[in-house]
Formats: sequence, C-alpha cells, structure tokens
Amino acid sequence: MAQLGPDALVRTAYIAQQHFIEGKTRIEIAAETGLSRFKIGRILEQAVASGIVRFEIASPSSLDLELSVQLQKAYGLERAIAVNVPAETPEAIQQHLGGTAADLLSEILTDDDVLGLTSGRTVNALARSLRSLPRCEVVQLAGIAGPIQETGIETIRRVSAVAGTRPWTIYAPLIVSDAATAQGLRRQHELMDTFAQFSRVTVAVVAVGSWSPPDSQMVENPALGSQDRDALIARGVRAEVCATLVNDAGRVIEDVDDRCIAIPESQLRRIPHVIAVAGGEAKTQAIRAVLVSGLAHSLITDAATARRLIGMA
Amino acid sequence: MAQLGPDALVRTAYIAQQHFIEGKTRIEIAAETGLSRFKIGRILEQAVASGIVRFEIASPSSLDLELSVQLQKAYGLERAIAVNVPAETPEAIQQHLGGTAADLLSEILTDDDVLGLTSGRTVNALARSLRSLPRCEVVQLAGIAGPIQETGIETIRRVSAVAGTRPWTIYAPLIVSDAATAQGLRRQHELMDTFAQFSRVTVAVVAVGSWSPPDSQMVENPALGSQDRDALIARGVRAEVCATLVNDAGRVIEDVDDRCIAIPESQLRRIPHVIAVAGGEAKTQAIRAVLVSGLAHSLITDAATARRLIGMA
DNA sequence: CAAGTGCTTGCTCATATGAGCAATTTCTGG
DNA sequence: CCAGAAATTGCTCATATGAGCAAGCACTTG
Repeated sequence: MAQLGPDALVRTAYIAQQHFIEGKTRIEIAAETGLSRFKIGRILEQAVASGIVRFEIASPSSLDLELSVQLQKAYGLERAIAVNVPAETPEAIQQHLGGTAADLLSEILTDDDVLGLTSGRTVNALARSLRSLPRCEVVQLAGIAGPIQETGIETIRRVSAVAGTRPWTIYAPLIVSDAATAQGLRRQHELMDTFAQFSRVTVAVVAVGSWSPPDSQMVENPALGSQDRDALIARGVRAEVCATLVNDAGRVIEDVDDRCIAIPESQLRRIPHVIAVAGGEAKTQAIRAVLVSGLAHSLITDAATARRLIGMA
Repeated sequence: MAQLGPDALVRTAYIAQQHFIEGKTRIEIAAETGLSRFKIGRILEQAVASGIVRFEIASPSSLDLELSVQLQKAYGLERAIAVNVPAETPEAIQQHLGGTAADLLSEILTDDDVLGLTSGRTVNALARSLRSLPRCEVVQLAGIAGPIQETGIETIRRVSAVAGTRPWTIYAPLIVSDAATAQGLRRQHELMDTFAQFSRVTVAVVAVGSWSPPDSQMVENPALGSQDRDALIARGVRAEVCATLVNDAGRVIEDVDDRCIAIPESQLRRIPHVIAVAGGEAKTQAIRAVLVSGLAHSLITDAATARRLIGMA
C-alpha cells in the first residue's frame, strides 16, 4: 500500500492510543471521530499490521517470558521457565534456578500432591529458597550421589519440614559397586517403605547430570569405576536423571540400573509431572537429551541455556 | 494482588502471545488450553493491567506520533504533527517541517480545494519538497516579507506548477511605510484579483513570525521603523501570521493593519483550515500565542518545540 | 467518452466479548 | 473444626466485533 501520509499516521496513532491505551471500544471512538466503526476497525487492523502498534510482552521480574514460551513450544513441554541469571557461574545458576523451582512448587502444589525429589546441589538450592508449601508428602527418589555434606538428606528433611510432613528418605548411595549389594540395600525396611511411595508421587523435581562433558555427581561417584564410566560413555550416555541414563537420541541405557538405588525408569515415567531443573553451558546437551527422552515434562533453566536449546530443537 | 508465580507468569505470557501476536480469539485459546473463555479474558485483562503486556505506538518514520497526539489534545487542534528533526538548527527545522507540510498537502488536498500560502523561507522549503498535488488553485495570502531572492513569488509559482494551475500572486511588499501607499497598492488590478480569491481559500499554510525574541522577516522589514517596532512590542505583540499580529493572550493587535498588504484577519479566520508551520526554540512563545489566538487550526512543528508547547499548554 | 477494473465504504448477520451475578471454593480467625 | 469473609468460577444476556458482500467511487485504457 502507498505509504501513509502524516495526517493518516497521526490519526492512526490517536485511534490506536484511544483503543489500546485508553481502552475505548471501536464504537466509542467512531462516535467521537465521526468515522464509522468499520473504518476504525480497519485503521486499527492496519496499524497493527504495519507495525505502528506493537505488543510487547515484558518479563516483570527475573524470568524471560517470551523465551519460556518458545522453549515450551520447541520441545512440547508442559511447562518451561527461562530464568534470567545475573552471572553464568554454576553457583549463580543453581541458586536462581533453585529459587524459581521453589516458587513454582509453592505455586502449583496442593495438599493432595506427593512431591518427589532427588538429592543434589540443585535441590539444595531449592530447599534454601523454599518459604512455604502446602501440607504434602515428600519422597526422595534416589540415593545420595555426592558428598554427604553437599547433598545430604538434610535437604529433603528441610523441604518436608516446610510442608509440615514426615519425609520418605533413602539412606543409601545412588550407585554401588555391584548388583548384589544394591539388591541387598533395596531389601532394607526403610528403603522398601520409601520405594513403595514412588507410585504415589504426583510431582517430581529432578536434577540433570551431564556425562559428556562430565558435570554430574553420579559420574564422579567412586562406586562407578573409571572402566564402567568409559564403557557407558562409549555406549553414548549423555545425561542422567534419577540414575536413569539416556543418550543423545533420548534412549535409555540400562547397563547399570541394577547397581543403582533410585526410582526405576518405568515408575519415573508414571509420575504425572516431572520437572527438570538444570542450566549452564556444559549441561546443554544433557538437558536436550533428557527432554527428547520424554523423562521430564517441564524444565527450569537459565535464559542462555534456553536460547541454546531452542537453537538445537 | 499477590505476585504471580512463575507458572502463572509463563502461562500469561503464552496466552498474551497467542491473543495479541497470533491474533487468536479468547474462545480459541480457551479451547486449546482447556480453560474457560472467561478465565482467558481475565488473564488477558490482568496481563494488560499489570504491565506484562504493553502497547507501543511507534513512529514509523520521522514523526513522533505520540507527541503529535498530545499536542493536538493540549491545544484542541484539528491536526498536530510533531516532526523529529536531526538537528535543532533553523535550516534543518525548516527543511523537515517544510517536507512534512508538503506530504500533508499531498495527502489532504483535493481538486476542489483552494490552497493559500504565505511567502517565506518555510514555505520555500515546502515547495522544494513538493512532488505531487491535485489540480487545485494556489493563492498568495500576503505580500513579500523579506529579501526577494529568499522568499520570492517563485515559490508560489512552483507550487502552482506542481498542481498544474495558474497562481494568484501578490507582487508587493508585506508592509509599507504608510497607510496611503498600502491603500494605493491594494487598488492595483492584479492585487485586487488576488484579494478577491481570499474568500475561496479552503486550506492555508502559514508561517509564524516571532516578535519577541525577534525571528520574523516582517520585524526585520525596513518599512517598519524601529520606532514602530518598539511601540508594537510595547503593545505586547508576540507573534505574526499573515501580517496579523497577536499578543501572548492571543488577542489581535491591529495597529499597523492599514499598512500591510495581506489577507485581513476577518478573512483569514474564515478559511476552514489554516495550518501553521513553525518550529525552533525561539519561536515557541510565538507559536503558542498563535495557537491560543485561534488563527490556526493545525500545527506542524519539531518534536522539541512540541514538547515545550505541551509543557506550557 | 464509456466500459471495465479495482478500491473504498458501510451494510447484515453470525460470532466474540464484557458486565454483572450467583454458586462455589478458599482463606481466616476464632 | 467451623462460621463468616473473600476470592474465584462460570453462567446469562446485552453489547461489540469480524466476515463477507453489494453499492458507490475513482481511475484506467481503449
């Protein structure tokens, strides 16, 4: 169309202002300006089409909403949250993702939910930020992956304390050196009790570990010999969620499942809502693998990682 | 309201995007998301109210549309156009205002209009930018105020040439030293012919001269003695339009009307649409006086001056 | 000049939307 | 644990809006 003249531009701006900012209806504007409501409608339509009026969706806080929506669509997620973090250091990322996860849990959990958690640094950050929670049960989904002081069961206890309930814990390592030991552990009463809760879990928050590049407390676990580790990486393992290993195609590698003390893949998949919380450059590929695997329904990550993930969707 | 949680924020962003950017109706979004259309409506309402969605009215070109609208409302003008000029020099301002005036004329004039023009630097800039015009008559509204080479009748001729018609010109100075001479000039056949057109003029483009601070070719005219000038300024004259003088209150000062060769105030006021074109810091007060006087219905000015005018409305 | 061609305008009618309301759920403070 | 308060939800009905269309208008083009 012929470029609008100055008069049409100003008139368009006026009408756009009246409609979008003052909130007047087209009919009101028509009455005031003496134009027909159809004319007003067409002017507004053209104003939007030609870019004179733009809609800006602004993050009010530390979230990048537009990126979140893109990420959600790109991987068909139930929820996706891209968090603006001030620095790309692992600590800053963990702290902010944990805080956002805490907010999300406060928001979406109800009394009837049963919350599943892994142990680990990310969930630790979550627990630190958690201020309130409905009265829901908390179930530990996997053994302890790293050094006790960092990843302790204390975290799980704190979350359940906020909720005001008793936690279902797993006093055991995530992985042991042989299947027989694992089997023995699983026969312990306390663990059996916790394992029995897995099927009741409705919402889980899980961390994502990266095997290549290595950024996971499971990979660093002494119970996993360097031989095992190299063999698994050779098998294509890229990421891990609750001791379930996946490759780039999102396929599960079950080689060491029998040595792990954690919710089995089959039960993990039956949890209605699994929220992965992870970020950082190094974990990008791992997160992608987990999303592709379908093990997680939702993701909380940093904005930079969200952009990378969208780019490779 | 309680600050929205991350999930609500992302959901809001998604719905806002679907509605405002993808153009889906609330009912469509309701069907997709499984929420009721009322819920969608309330989410959108809140998104706008809380500032998550903002409407931006952007100037596509060199115009400041929002400022234009404000200016128009502040003085109750028919049209107001605030032009972004790259520099605040008189030359840059004149060139851009003239160009915008030319665009405006191309846009709003029809074959049935009769265009009135003053002579002067501003209208000169207009003529230089003018590319096309309907076949309408062009009438000079006032004598020549400044040096012939700057403000010549050539300008009027050029405009009428673009329109493809014969111009009605005034070969006479804007002001002479005594009333008798002026009366004698007005009896000249050519001038009488032009004066007879004044009542036919439908759209006029006029410059605004400032008397205090002095920025007007009329003030500098030798036919106006320094005594006369001082007396007029003492009488409060602030501005001039087509040799009609006005004070800050917008009242007309008729003291030297009988010495001027120009459309009389009474006839000027009968022109349906008078567009003033003027800008620059020095002319701000003068423009204000003219707008208050009601002699002009519309204004084309630079953005900085528009802001000043709005501030003192 | 005349017929054709495309554009603008305002209509009708079906659909989308908002205001106000009643039912329900969720909080809160005994 | 419960009564009352407050918020939330989805309804009805009136209003606002969009799609499609026919008339009017300007503008070619032979």
